[in-house]
Amino acid sequence: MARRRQAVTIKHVAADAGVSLQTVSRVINKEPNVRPEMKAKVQASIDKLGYVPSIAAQRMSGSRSYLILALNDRDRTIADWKERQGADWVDQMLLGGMLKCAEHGYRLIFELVDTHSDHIERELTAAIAALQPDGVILTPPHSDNPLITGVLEKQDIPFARISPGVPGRGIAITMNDDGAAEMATDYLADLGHSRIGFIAGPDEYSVSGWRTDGWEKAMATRGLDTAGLFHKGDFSFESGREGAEALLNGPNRATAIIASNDQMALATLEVAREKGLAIPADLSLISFDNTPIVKFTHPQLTAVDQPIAQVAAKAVDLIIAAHRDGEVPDAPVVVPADLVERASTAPPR
Amino acid sequence: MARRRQAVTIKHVAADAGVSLQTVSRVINKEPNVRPEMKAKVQASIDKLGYVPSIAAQRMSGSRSYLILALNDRDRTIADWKERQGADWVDQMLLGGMLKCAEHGYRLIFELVDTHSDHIERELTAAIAALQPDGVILTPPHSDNPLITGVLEKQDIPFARISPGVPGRGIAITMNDDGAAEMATDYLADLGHSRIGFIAGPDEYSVSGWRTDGWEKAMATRGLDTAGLFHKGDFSFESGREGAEALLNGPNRATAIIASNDQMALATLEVAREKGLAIPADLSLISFDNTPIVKFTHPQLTAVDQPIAQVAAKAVDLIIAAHRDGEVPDAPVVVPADLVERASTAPPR
DNA sequence: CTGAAAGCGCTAACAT
DNA sequence: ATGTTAGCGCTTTCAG
Repeated sequence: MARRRQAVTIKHVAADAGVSLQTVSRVINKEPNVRPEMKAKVQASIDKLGYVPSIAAQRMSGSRSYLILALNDRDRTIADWKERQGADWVDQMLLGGMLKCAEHGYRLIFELVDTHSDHIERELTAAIAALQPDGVILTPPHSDNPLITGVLEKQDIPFARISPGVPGRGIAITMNDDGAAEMATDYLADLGHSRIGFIAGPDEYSVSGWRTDGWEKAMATRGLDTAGLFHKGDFSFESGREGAEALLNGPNRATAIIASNDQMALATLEVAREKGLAIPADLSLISFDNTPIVKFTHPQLTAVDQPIAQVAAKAVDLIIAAHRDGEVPDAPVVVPADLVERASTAPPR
Repeated sequence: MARRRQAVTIKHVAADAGVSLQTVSRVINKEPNVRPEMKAKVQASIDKLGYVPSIAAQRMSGSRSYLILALNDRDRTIADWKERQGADWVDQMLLGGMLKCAEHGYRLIFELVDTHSDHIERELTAAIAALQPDGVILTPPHSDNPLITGVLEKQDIPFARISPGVPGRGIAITMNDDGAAEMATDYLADLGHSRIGFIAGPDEYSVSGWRTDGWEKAMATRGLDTAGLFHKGDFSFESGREGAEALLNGPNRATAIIASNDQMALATLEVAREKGLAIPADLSLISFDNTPIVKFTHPQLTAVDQPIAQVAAKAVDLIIAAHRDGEVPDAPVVVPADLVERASTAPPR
């Protein structure tokens, strides 16, 4: 393959504008100490020649690569893709992250890493060495993986932790999961439900605990009993079935259920149908993911909508700011979730 | 932000192994003319120090950036993401493309470009200048955009065209769309249908024409009349409704319909329900996308499954080969689609 | 405010 | 089979 050189480099621009390389560089990087007329002249040449800096060269000398790495859970993502059930989380991250990156002249590079792997540090170090990203976005469960955050801290790379479970360095961004669970519980209680069941996610994801907390708090505030209304699942369809079976068993069964993700909500739907329970007449159901499929169930599911795109965009903004002037918000940034009302909720019989 | 240097460079490895930089470079690049013992010594140092080459530096001197650009239709992808209906095509491309890239030590960079934009050449040139990718994957409708292929040809960058409509340079990869449409039509005819309708996609996507061709050929082969059985849509739900209305009108209505994508299939489902037609008893339906949602309709849809992941993987393989030794397959590479039988097809009444 | 020089990490071309 | 030299395109010193 032919050795490919940059078509138009900073040299061409400098020659065309009749200035030194430095001046061009200063204009590109929006540095001060350039007279407006110089700047205009250089900019004219840049536009004329269609010059675009090579990020490889920029990375070589300077400190910016204009690359942001988004790390997602490998097994989970691949499994979702392979089953062709979509990966809404990934889509929304790309939507929010890529577009925001583009605004800043950055690129988002999407990477999969295995959180359970014993060579996770090696994998991550390799990705960083190869790409030299200006920042990293961590999604659950990576947000709380000390092996990952450790590498990032040591290398002094700005990183955002989405829905982190424990305090720590890095930019924390949450979606107010406990508040959202509380809101969903309140919504059901306001409809008249008192037997509101909750199917939780696994401890590995810290959002699981928060969502549970929100439900518990709302129930406690209203003085509602939670006995026999809680089941811990693992986000899988099968565990959702088990949860639904447990909560819909006996005379004192739940009349409403909040499932911590879409798969477990779908499973609950299936179990309810098997038991001859009509939704929403006999059972109200709220999903904790507003993924595409909850609009294709019968009835369509009322769901907590997580603003993943906005979170990703926020993460990009904050990472770029952190990379530029080292400013990191001291408190977690909150991008609150919303409740989307559809047809799976109604007052109890 | 602190200026971040490579933690461990080729120099460290060379010093540690007691050889020259070049020898290390040769080992990294698997070049010949290195004695096994040297190679082993160098490799030991690489492993010991955890050395990983900087792709920025590799790009600066050599001809490889280890980056492959995947170009998708901007408006369409963003629209799908925003409606949270998923973007199965994108997911599958990432699945196949990323994993295959990883095997080769490459990275896939996902980009959105607007095919209708008048500054598309500028956009693309900028992306290429910034990233210097070793190859580009073009998806419809970009595969046939002469502005895009022109830039790539001129810059001598290997590129794959997925489902290209017209011959041209670059690596062509098809999914045998006409064969798949023929297969779907035959499947329905074998069930006993003779009034098999077809809702086509827009001309902008060349697959639309091929799928239509396949249907027409199958119908002709069996001597079946196609009058009143064809409608051209634009892949949108609304156009699918129009198509279904047209094909299900009158006494001589279609008893089976093939929709060229999932949205139009869903629309057909809705129209059928409105008309009181049971599926599959009164109407058989085949979707031309096996996206997640077709498994959540009632009944689940029989669908043509397009092997997008395999196509993307194949594209990566071929691009890397082309970049390495300039070898480009002279005939289009075919990765055939399959028919997934579900519950939306049955013999006519 | 602007320019000249040095060097980032790596590989191609040319020695040896 | 191995080492040496000269850049790639850009930014960071450091001089003017």
